Amino acid sequence: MRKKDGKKEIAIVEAAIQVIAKDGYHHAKVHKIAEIAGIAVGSIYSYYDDKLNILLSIFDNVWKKLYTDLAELNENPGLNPVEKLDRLFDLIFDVFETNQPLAMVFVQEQNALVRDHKDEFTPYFEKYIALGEAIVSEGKDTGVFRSDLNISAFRTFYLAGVSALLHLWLDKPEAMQLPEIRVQAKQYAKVGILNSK
Amino acid sequence: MRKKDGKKEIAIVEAAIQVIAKDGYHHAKVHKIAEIAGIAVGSIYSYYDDKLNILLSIFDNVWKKLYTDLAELNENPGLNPVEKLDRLFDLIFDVFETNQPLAMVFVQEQNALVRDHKDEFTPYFEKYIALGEAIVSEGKDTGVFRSDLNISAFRTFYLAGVSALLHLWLDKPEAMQLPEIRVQAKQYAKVGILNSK
Amino acid sequence: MRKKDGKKEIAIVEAAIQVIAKDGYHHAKVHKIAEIAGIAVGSIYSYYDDKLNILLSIFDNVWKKLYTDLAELNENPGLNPVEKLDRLFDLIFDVFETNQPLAMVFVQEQNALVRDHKDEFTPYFEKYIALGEAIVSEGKDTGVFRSDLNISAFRTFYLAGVSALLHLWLDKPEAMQLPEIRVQAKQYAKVGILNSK
Amino acid sequence: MRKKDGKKEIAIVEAAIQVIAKDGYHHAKVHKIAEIAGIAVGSIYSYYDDKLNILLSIFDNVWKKLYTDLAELNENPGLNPVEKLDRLFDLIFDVFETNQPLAMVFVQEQNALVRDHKDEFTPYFEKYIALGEAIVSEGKDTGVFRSDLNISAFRTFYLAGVSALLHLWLDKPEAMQLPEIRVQAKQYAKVGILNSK
DNA sequence: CATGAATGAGCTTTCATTCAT
DNA sequence: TATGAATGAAAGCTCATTCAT
Repeated sequence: MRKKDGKKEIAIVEAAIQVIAKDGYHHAKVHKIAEIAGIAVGSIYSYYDDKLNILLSIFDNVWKKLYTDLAELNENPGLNPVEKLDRLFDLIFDVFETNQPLAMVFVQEQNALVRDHKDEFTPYFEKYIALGEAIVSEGKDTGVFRSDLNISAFRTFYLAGVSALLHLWLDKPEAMQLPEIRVQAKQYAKVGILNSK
Repeated sequence: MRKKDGKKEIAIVEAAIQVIAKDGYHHAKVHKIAEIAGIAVGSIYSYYDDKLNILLSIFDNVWKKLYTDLAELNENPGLNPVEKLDRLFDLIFDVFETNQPLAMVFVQEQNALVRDHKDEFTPYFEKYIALGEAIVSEGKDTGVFRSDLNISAFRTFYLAGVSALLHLWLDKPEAMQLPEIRVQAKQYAKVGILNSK
Repeated sequence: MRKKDGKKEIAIVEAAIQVIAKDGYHHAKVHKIAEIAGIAVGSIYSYYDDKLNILLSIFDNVWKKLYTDLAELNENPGLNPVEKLDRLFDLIFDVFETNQPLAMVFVQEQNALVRDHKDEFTPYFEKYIALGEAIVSEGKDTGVFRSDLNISAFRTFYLAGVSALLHLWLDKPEAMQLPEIRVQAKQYAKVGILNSK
Repeated sequence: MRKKDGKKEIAIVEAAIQVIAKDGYHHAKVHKIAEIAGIAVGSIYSYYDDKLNILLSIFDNVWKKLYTDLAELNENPGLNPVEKLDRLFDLIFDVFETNQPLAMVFVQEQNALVRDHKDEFTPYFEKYIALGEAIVSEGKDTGVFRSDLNISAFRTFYLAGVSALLHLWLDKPEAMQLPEIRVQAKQYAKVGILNSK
């Protein structure tokens, strides 16, 4: 039972993001989430089946938004694959730039969650991956991207890289500005690190 | 009396790697580790202070080897920065290629472990990072790498990328060969994905 | 929701007194305490931090009562030091006369508990001692008690003596009546055992 | 199997006294005893059946000596009951004056040990009690002691009192000299605390 | 729907004792 | 006899979940 939209649901998810960001999912206590959400423990179970489903819901929200935005972007006929890839990176940074705790949860919990609960994980993730790979594929087909590019490996590599950069930024936000990181990430993808001159 | 050779200690670590790779650290039961190691639970505690220290020890072994090998490689005067970076990637793949469960543990647990036990984490990790950054820095100084390269961001990005590729491979070893993945990863780093022609 | 009245807390302490009286603190199992209290193990931990704190709480209750009663008695201007000392003995016997298991715990566990957890031990104990010594001191000052009386040694001696008599009584309640023991104890203190005639 | 007289046995017992005095019997670790005794853990079990029997042996030694000395003293026809009682007190203080850790063990562990292992406790204890009571009884018969004296209560009271004084002394040896304590204890017994003049 | 007291399965760790050498 | 590595039963405590109110 995953309900949506109510004030309480949102309060629970937001509280959960805070607590999980700080303590990690396994150490996150349901009591603490309830306390921060300003409700009783028992009430959480009126909105979510269990602790796990709160986390699944967080990732559902994130991937749903990422997928929706990417789909919309992809509809834009005026963009070539390189520009699309550029925007794809931006979309990710945009989502997390204004919500650091959410970024932390995303970065820390996705792997284990997919490992342990593949079947329950949000379908938007798969859809997002497919769409992303389609964009890259289009780039290969039109000759913008290298013909020997392994699409699956590529998206894995860059998604993890971006995630790690987010993590780096979260760890010491003052050490490196996010705009700077965006630029770097995009360059890695496109031209690598060799000096072209 | 029975003498302590290193046999038990190794058996424990290997059993732990198996169990943690499969279930994740938090779900890994000490009893199960003991059972697989073929010893009694209590024996584990004469080799390791607690469950946590087994995991820390695993990472200590890995980073110690990675650091040592990288240091040796770095001593080789016949290698330029690009070649060193190439070998650096190889070293990582080499370590995990023959030990998939270890790779799994590495990929799945490092983040949370560093987050929760920064102070107890192996010092070889920091030394490895420093050495890796030094190599990249050398490449910048000699003009082989782009002058606007952010070293810290770069190593974060690529380490995570490689780790994710390992994960991808572990998930479906038959879908993509490791040699293929190596080539891709190295190319990402050097020339990006754009078609140079 | 079910409201916390004091019922459970009392049930836990009473069960603990029974079990500890019988098995001693170290052999007292938390499960057994819970079972006798008629609740689940976990419930104990919402009333007490741990097993130790149950014991500390028992002594807090006892010394709080002993101190409060002694303080009240001491306020009575109509009593001289000898009478006060007499009543002081009575207060102790009164507390334990109706609660043999409590007496057992008191007699058996106080020493080790103070040794191992001096800092957490109830402050009422110190206050009680101070007040008791004040009464004896008053007796010395007014010339009723011997002038060479070492107050600290005296209260140590007699407190232990009374405690031991309680123990003797608990061991074989039928062998010696408590009233008889009271009389003896008081006489020891005042006139010793020599035949005054 | 309780053996005697060998160097190792003595080393074990002495080590045990130290450790138990410091940590209490339940927290005393057999490994630590072995370490201090300068032997291997396993060797302890060649001399004592188990940890419990080491403690029982300590008390056997103590009560055997106390009983033997008291018996010898009692044989002396030149002593009247008051003098015998005086010497009885001295014997106790003498044993512990030169061995504080032993005093600590005596004071802290006797009660619980008798409670939990009455049947295995040294027979010298009972014999000692009987002899002590005989001396007091003699005093009653000859009219030196009060005729209404309850012998059993008396010895319980004073033994505990003396034990507690030892404890007080052990806690802060510098605060009160043992000779001073001896005098006080003897006076309590004989003339109480009232000012006779 | 909301509450929060109550539940109890399940886990890590300890340490007296054993026994192969 | 001596050794000390190995054993494994046993117990305190946690915390997600339930359900009486």
